[in-house]
This record gives sequence, C-alpha cells and structure tokens, in this order.
Amino acid sequence: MSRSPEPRRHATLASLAAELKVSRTTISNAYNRPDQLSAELRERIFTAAKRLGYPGPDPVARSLRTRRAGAVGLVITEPLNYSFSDPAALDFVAGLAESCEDAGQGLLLVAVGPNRSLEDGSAAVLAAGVDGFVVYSASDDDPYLPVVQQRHLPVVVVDQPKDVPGTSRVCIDDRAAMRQIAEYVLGLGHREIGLLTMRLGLERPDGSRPTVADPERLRTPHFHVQRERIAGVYDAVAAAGLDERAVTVVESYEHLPTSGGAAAEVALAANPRLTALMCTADVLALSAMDYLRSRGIYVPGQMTVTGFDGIPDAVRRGLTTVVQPSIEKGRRAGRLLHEPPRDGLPVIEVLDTELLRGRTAGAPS
Amino acid sequence: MSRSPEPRRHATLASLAAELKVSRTTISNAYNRPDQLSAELRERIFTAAKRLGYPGPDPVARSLRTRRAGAVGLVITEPLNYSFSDPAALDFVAGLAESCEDAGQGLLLVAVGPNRSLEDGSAAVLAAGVDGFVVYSASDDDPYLPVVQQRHLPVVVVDQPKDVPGTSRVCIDDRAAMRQIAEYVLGLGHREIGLLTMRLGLERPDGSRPTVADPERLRTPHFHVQRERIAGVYDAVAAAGLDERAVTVVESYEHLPTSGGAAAEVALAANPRLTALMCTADVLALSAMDYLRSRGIYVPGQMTVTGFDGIPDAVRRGLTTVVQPSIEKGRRAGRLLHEPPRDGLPVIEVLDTELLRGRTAGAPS
DNA sequence: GTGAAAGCGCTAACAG
DNA sequence: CTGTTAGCGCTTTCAC
Repeated sequence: MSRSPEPRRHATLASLAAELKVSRTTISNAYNRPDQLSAELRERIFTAAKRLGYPGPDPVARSLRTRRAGAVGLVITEPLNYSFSDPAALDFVAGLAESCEDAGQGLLLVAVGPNRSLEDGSAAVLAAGVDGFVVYSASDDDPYLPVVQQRHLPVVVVDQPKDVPGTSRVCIDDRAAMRQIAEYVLGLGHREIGLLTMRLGLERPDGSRPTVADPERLRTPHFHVQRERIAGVYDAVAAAGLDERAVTVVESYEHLPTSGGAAAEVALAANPRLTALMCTADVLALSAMDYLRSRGIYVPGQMTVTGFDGIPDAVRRGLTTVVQPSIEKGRRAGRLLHEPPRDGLPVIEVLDTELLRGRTAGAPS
Repeated sequence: MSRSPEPRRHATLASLAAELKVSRTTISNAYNRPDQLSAELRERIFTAAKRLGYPGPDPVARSLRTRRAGAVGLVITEPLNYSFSDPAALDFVAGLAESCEDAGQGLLLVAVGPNRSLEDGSAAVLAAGVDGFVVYSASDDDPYLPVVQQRHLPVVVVDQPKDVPGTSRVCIDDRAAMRQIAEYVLGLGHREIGLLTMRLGLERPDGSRPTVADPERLRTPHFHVQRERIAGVYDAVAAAGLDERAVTVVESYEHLPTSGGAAAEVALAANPRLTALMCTADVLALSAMDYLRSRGIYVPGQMTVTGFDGIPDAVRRGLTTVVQPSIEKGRRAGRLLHEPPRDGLPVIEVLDTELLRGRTAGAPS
C-alpha cells in the first residue's frame, strides 16, 4: 500500500518549524494568532503543512498547555437505552448539545453505564478530557457523583440530586407541578387514585414486575424527583382533606414501552375502585393508555389518565399532563458551564412548568 | 468561602510524589500498575491523594503521553434537531454509544452543525481529542469529511458517502432494499406511484416547501443513500416494464413532523392519479399517513403507503416498510474503531434489511 | 515580526 | 519494588 508522500513518522509543529527553518512560535502563531505574522509567511506555512500532512496543532498537547479541553462531559448513570428511549431525556441532551455547539464545545458522553463496573465507570469519569461535567438526573446516592466531584471541575446537576454543595443545578419544581395536576384531578372528583411512578431506588428488587410501594419505601431517599412528584400528589390529597390511602403508588422498575401498562395492571389489581391513574412520566401514561384500551377501558370516560413531561407524543395524543421545558433544561445546563455566573457562586435555576389540560381527564364515572 | 484544606494550587502527580518523598513513577504505578508496588504503599498514596485533593493522573497529560484519548468522535453534519428527531439516527447513536461504553471509550459529539460556520466546525474537528472518528451519513460533498481525514486518524463512515478511499464503512444495500419493497408495491398492481424523499442535496433551494424533483436533479451526486433508494424504485419500475414516468418524486427539504404530509400533498397535487406513496423514511410515511387521514383518505383502501427504516413507531402502526438494523449499525461502527481488522485494510460491512409487510399496502382501488 | 527558554503533567524505558 | 532520565507536542512570556 504505497500512498502519496507519507510523512516520515508524524508531522508535528516542531518538525514543520525545522522544515521551514522558522521558530516553533511562528508556526504556533500561524494557527492561533494570524495577526502575529505576515500573510505570506502564514500561507507558506499552511502550504508546507499540507505537503507534510500536518493536521495543525495536536489537540491534546494544546489542551495540556492551555488547560482547556474544549469539551463538556455528560454523565448519565441510567442505562443508555433508558435515556435514549425517554423523549424527555433526549430533549435534554439535544438542548445541551445545542448549547455546546453554540459555544464551540464538544459534548462527551462519558462511558458510565450499568454494563460497566463501578470501577470502570469511575475510571471513565477520571479519564474524561473535559472542562466540566453535567450530571443528569442521578439518584441521591449515585456512586459516580463523588467521582465527578473529585475532578475539581465545574459541575452542573440536572434535576437531581438536590443539595450538592457548591454545585449549580437546573430543575423544575416537581412537587408544585405535580401538586397542581393532582389538584386538578381531585377537583374533577376523583377519590381513588393510582399513582404510577418510575423506580424509587437504585437497586432493582425482586425481578422486575411493578410493585405497590408501601409508605416506608416512599420515604427512602433515592430519586429525589420521583419522591417530590409523589409528595406533590400527597400535598394535594392532604389539602383536599383526604386520607393518604386515597393514593395507591405503584413503582415500575423497568423502562420499557410496556412498563406503564404493566404498572396500571398492578394498580388496578391492588385497588379496582381506582378512577384515575396519575403517572410521573408521559411514557408511563401513554403505555397505560394503550393497556387500558386493550382492556376496553375508555379514557377518560371510565378512567382518567395523566402524565408528566409534555413529550410530543403525549401532546399529540391529547394527554393531560405537565409540560416541562426539557430542551431548555439542556441549554441552561450548558450555559451554566460555558458562561458561569461572574461571582462564581452556585446557582439554582428553577424552570417553569405548565399544566396541559388534554383530553384524558374527566369526572369519575 | 473557606473550604477544608484547599490544596495550595493544584495537586499533581509530582507534588504528591514530593509530599510522600517517593518517585513520580511510584505514584504513576499506584494508579496504573497496582502490581508494581506494595499494597500498603499504594494505600498510603491514595490516602495522601485524597488528603491533597489529587484526583488521579490528569487525563490530558496522560493522553499526550500515551497517545490515546480514550474517546471516539462522532461527526454528524445534519442539524442536531434532525438527528435527534429521527429515531433511526437516534438508534444508530445509541448503538454506537453502547459499543463505546463496552469498550470503555467516551463518545464525543463534535460541534459541527449548521449553526456554526464551516471554519468553526472545522476547528472543532481539528480540536477533538479523540482516537478516531465516525462520520454519520454525510453527503458526498460534505465539507467536513476532508477535515476529518486530515487528522490521519481511523475513520468509519456510516451509510454515506460511498467510496471514501482507505475508509471502512457500515451500511445496508439501500438500492436492493428499496427495489424489493417497490416490487412488492408494483406487484399489488400500483402503476402511478409517488415517491417521497428527503432532500437530495446539501443546499436548500427556494424556501422549504417540498418540490417535485425533475430527472436532472435525481442524477446530481449528493446524498448517496437517497439516490440509491430512488434508484431501487426505478429498478423495480424498469423490471416491471413500466415507464419512468410512473414515478413522481417529491423532495422534502425540511425534517419536521409534518414534512411527510406536506410532501404527500405536493405529490398528489402533481399527480392526482397516484395510488401509492412510497417514502424513503418512516418519519415521512407516518406524517403522510396523518395527512391522508386528515383528508379522509383511507389507507390502504384508497392509498397505499410504505416507509423505510423500521422505526418502532412505524412498526407499531403497522406500516409496510423496510426494517434496517440501525442500532447494529452503530455497534458495528464502534467495533470497527475499537477492534479494527488485523490486516488494517478498510472493510465494508453491508447489513441485512427485511421487508415488513404491514397493513398499509394493498391493491389500488 | 520572530526566536529562545521554560514548562503543562504525565508515562515508559531502563537501571538499580 | 523504586528511582532516573527523557521526552509526548504544544503555548507563552519575554527579549530581540
């Protein structure tokens, strides 16, 4: 395989300088400070570079010298197929990517996932050539967060965990938003409500069937977001003067297209008198709707269903839900890293949500 | 803001070595070759590291030394909202991410996009600290490809462009797959076919309304994949002994949820006798179906609709389409980078596709 | 405009 | 098991 003038070994800034008999500074300037040398010389340098196959200053060496990597690390602990199948998470990533793009920064997906051991994942965090991290929706006891913090780089947390000292966060008021939609549902007259939620803890208990969560479990401190959303429902229930037992919480451990249906089934089995199924995520609600339809249960006539997130699919299908600005979350997280507040103090940005009154909630039959 | 024992400036391997009065090698070994020193010493080092806030060897410096960045660069020229709204593209990214994760490599989304100038985008490619690149579905004249090649790193191209010398590629046989589904449609008896396709060129002509593509345009060499799929239809048409004019090609420049409907409208206006709408992407087909329904045109009774990709939504809605293994494409692309063939020769991997006979194709009315 | 000197923080031989 | 010696390829004062 003979190619065109293959460079001896590998062209470097120094070899180029030697070839042209100019100083390394001059070559560096040609790439980084065009105004520091004559246009002709610059041209001559670029020509020689092309001839020698010199691709320009080595990014890694430059990073070492300038102490800037030009990239942001994104740490998502959830399995990738979780995140890539949840439109809300995806929108977040898209927003973050957009913001990075605008700032000319790369976005590095850090190889942290359930396929890998904690050790490997930590190594990946430690080995990431980035200027800062975004940690997306981690559980309160996420093992990677300490590792991220160990890097002493700027960090922005999205959604959860709450209360990471010295760290900025972008989030919504999950509790208030959920309370609002719960009040709406209660206002319609529902008194027996199923609440379908994502897993509340990092561990995956027995198998993977959804289970009814007992009050004990509802208090365990893991996923702050789910907890807050559940708390929002209880807030509304209490405000309406109802008993806590009006709510049947079902926890789904998996994140499949059918998970919501499975959870709905469990909820209805646990309490056949339910007239409303509230869900902490649209994907759950849509799946639950599919299930209900397959069972010939009419929505909203026989069953009210609500979601959370406001993903396009849900909006299209008229789901009554809470719309949260997922893309904007991503953008904000990026901006917090790219243009940190002057005073260097951590910031908490709480974004607005909106109750979307769709066609899936009505009075109980 | 007074913190706990804040390190003087910034702990480094050298400062740790000095502190502990051991050689730098020993510290390095503690992190990279645990078997090269006693367990106690290693422990002692880690303890001191924690105390000084030393996060372990600097990734960038290590990369410079080892000549490995531990990350793969992904170059997608399409606008991000394109890619993030196309489930097939997304599946590809998920597959690639999965493969990177398994290999312990990061995945760097390179800031190349329409928001940025060619110059900025090139700079991003040149500045990416990666060990190789994946270029996803670029047009034949994509301006970033030469820049990627300039880096002299391993490159894997996905789908297109074809014929990049010395570069491996993962793809499917678009032409044969499309021919197959076209033959199926023709076999049902259709003789006037609308073919809805994504944009064929990099530029965006007048505005953004879909347009009927003239034969001239069909020959312009830009997006190889679209071209091949169109060619597959013409193959089938020719094999059936029909005239080329049996096909009305409509090109959509945008990539919105409604683009397929808009293209369908244009196609039907151009030739009201159409009995089938074939699409080069499921997203187009699904949107076209929505449009048809809104116009009271029944599928497949009054209009046959077919897609391409086999995205979950399409499968769920019973679309007749070609299923391609998007996730596997991503995995393969990653593997080609992580475990390159021994002989170093470029490889072309052609993945299998499958015709899915759904519920949206029938005999013409 | 250009060059010389001094590292950025680390790892990889190779000796001891 | 530990230390010594050399850089990896680049940018950045600071003189000239």
